[in-house]
Amino acid sequence: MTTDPHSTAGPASGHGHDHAHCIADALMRADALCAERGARLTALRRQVLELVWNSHKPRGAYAILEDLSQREGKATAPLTVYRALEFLVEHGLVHRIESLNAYIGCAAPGAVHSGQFLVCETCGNAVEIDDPRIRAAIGTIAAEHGFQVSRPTVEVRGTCTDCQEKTP
Amino acid sequence: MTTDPHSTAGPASGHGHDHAHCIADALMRADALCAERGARLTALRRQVLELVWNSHKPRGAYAILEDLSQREGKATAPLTVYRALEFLVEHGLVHRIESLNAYIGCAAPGAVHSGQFLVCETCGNAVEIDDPRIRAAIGTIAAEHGFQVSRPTVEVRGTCTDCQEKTP
DNA sequence: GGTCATGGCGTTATCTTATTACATCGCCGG
DNA sequence: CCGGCGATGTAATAAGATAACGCCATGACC
Ligand SMILES: [Zn+2]
Ligand SMILES: [Zn+2]
Ligand SMILES: [Zn+2]
Ligand SMILES: [Zn+2]
Repeated sequence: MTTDPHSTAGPASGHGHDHAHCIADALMRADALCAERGARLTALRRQVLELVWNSHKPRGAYAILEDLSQREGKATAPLTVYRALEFLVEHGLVHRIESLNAYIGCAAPGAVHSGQFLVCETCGNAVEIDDPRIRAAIGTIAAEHGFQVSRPTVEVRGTCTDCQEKTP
Repeated sequence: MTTDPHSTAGPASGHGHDHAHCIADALMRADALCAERGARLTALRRQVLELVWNSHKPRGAYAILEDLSQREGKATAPLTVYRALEFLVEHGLVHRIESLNAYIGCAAPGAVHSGQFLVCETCGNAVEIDDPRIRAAIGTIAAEHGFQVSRPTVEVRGTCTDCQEKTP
């Protein structure tokens, strides 16, 4: 749990990029988007969004809950986190990774997309992609079946480049 | 729960097809496949497979558990079902629908495929597809990212033809 | 400023889904 | 017969999610 290839807690985690910038950027875009839509990005919701963005790994609701409780200095109820997450998912700021029961910050909030992910089984990082070919293929086959799509889920499990290099 | 567009319990459910045949066929193929591989399709596992095949809707582990308990006339532990499901999934006889935490019989056991589904949010039926274009698109984009795929998950939520007709 | 409706949040309890740890049983080769 | 191994039984518990109820802050409206 703590012996992770990439750190999971602090900022500046992962592949040497400036993760603080990721977070700040995500929060800024969230502020803008919510302002534009008249949605209320309350302190709590903003806090949860920030915690979700603390790494590029999908995080479980209860993990976020722990972080939140710690930061607030008092115990918080699961529902608090779930409500915040529901808001964030509804507004496209966060995606839910179904195969992990976990949540991750959206890489392109505001844009119309459905969330496609490459999830590394070794390090736990998840990269969001939005490939038009996959979207098109799904659209085509759905049409062939007379199926009306509302929410496509694409989650590809496997091994990321970094982790392949580490175990040759 | 009981007011379902298609019945969920008895055989001969759904779109007027001979579902008893679906079940018999699935069991036969499972027998053959396991014999071929030297895998032990025990009475319990076969029973669970049959219960999974009782409809074309994904079923939760605890729902299967209830069925099993009822059929056996005695209470069964969750673990019993989970172990059977684990075996069935490992051997490709059953798929897990991640977005529903539920299980469904594989339409083409033995064939190499990963499981792609059109899941109707209205009636609950799930149709397994295996579209080469989706597979290809996923393969391509994964390669572009240097990502080594182990298990792609594609679950498309939406509305099936039947349900669209019923609510125009 | 006062009033009211709305929506966000806190509290508690409960439900569903899944796993861990350990004991037992039955088959099969030696 | 016996040891080994895979399958099953039993009990307890972890992890994920929701339901029911009520208080309080915000902001529109008078
Ligand atoms: Zn996104
Ligand atoms: Zn990795
Ligand atoms: Zn299949
Ligand atoms: Zn339907």
